[in-house]
Amino acid sequence: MTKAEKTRKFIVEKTAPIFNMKGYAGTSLNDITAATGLTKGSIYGNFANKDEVALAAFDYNLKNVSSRIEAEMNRQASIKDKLLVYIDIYQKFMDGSVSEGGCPVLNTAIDADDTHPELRGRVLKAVLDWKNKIAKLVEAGIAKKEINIVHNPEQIALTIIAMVEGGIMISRLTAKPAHWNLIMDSLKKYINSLS
Amino acid sequence: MTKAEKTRKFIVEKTAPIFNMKGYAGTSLNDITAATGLTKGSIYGNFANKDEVALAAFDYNLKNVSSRIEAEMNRQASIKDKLLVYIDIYQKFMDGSVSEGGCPVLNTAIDADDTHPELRGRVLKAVLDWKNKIAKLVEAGIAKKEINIVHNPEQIALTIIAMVEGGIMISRLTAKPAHWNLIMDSLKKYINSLS
DNA sequence: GCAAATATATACCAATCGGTATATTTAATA
DNA sequence: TATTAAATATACCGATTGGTATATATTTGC
Repeated sequence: MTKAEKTRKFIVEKTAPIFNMKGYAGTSLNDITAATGLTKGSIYGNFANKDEVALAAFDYNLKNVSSRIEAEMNRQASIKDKLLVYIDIYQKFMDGSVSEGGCPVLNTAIDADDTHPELRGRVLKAVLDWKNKIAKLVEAGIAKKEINIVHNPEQIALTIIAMVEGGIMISRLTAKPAHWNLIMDSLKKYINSLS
Repeated sequence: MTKAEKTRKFIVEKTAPIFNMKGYAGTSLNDITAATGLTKGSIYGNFANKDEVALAAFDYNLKNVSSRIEAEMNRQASIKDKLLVYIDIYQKFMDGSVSEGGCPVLNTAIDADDTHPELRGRVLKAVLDWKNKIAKLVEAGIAKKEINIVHNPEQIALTIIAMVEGGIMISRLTAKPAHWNLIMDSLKKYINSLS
């Protein structure tokens, strides 16, 4: 890894939580230089513009979350236990221990949907990939007779994502873990009802 | 209504959708003057600063949504039908016919939760009020034996809000009404299962 | 219709915005 | 270690940011 690659990575790691918290418009180049201790020259020597930093930061935040989910899912045997992984993982990064500022998918979707087409495109892909991943899990569950065939995999996927993201919005806002737990209890019941 | 009150109202009406779409940091005073056709002098003659406009815009957006919900709820007799109102109403303002840019509660919660304490406080109150409103409906439903007593009103309230807001995030991002319909179908089943 | 009060427009402010040309330093290579 | 290439810092750019003092219209009450 060359020096510039290291610096690029360093910039992304330091700014990713800022973009996640403040959003694209809310994050200034001054924020970026302050967080990294670097100067504008150094930032613009490694990135063409602010957009590129924001896009790289989103990719970093997304990978951070999805790689943890994938790792945890691989530890689970049954389809249902794999689906239940979202509940535990998101709880962990709700408290800031994984991704400061909440879920990057939710944050960036709201931040960019009416303002930043390129960023919006990345989140869109992330959500569709996520939906497809869950839908395939459900299909596998149906094949294994773990999940009843009457269920629509896409609907289940969308419902799980909606409950997780809606739950994150509420519990980050109210700062009440109990709220998260109640919503996730409903999600657990929903997943368990799929048999 | 004095001239200044009219102007104040006019400014709020014209800027509310912009704040809802672009967020607090993303909305500039230039946006405000452009949307209203007024000058800075006129804006600052009616508001102390940008914060006051943003707060008034949120209040306006919120009232816009909640008054429509209340009106529609009053038309429904059963508790379940009242709960189902959220599905239809939010569908209407998903397409922009009610509130441009999506749900102001969701948008402002994500926009302000790490950046703007005062705005955050308003959304927090809005979510807690919403939660309490649903919880009381559920309690009334239990009293009327329309809803089974085993259910936790607060949990039901939080679950409904999470599904609605998560559903809005997804379907506004993917721009697929089918996604909204699938999630809302899950919500209908959930509400109907409360008996 | 006239005066006082109110509301809006003009012109400006310092600070910050994203971005760049160039100088200087640091790292890679021979 | 000397030379070259790459990376970072400095100093600057015009434009825009939120905000204000003051002048000019426009209402309002008499």
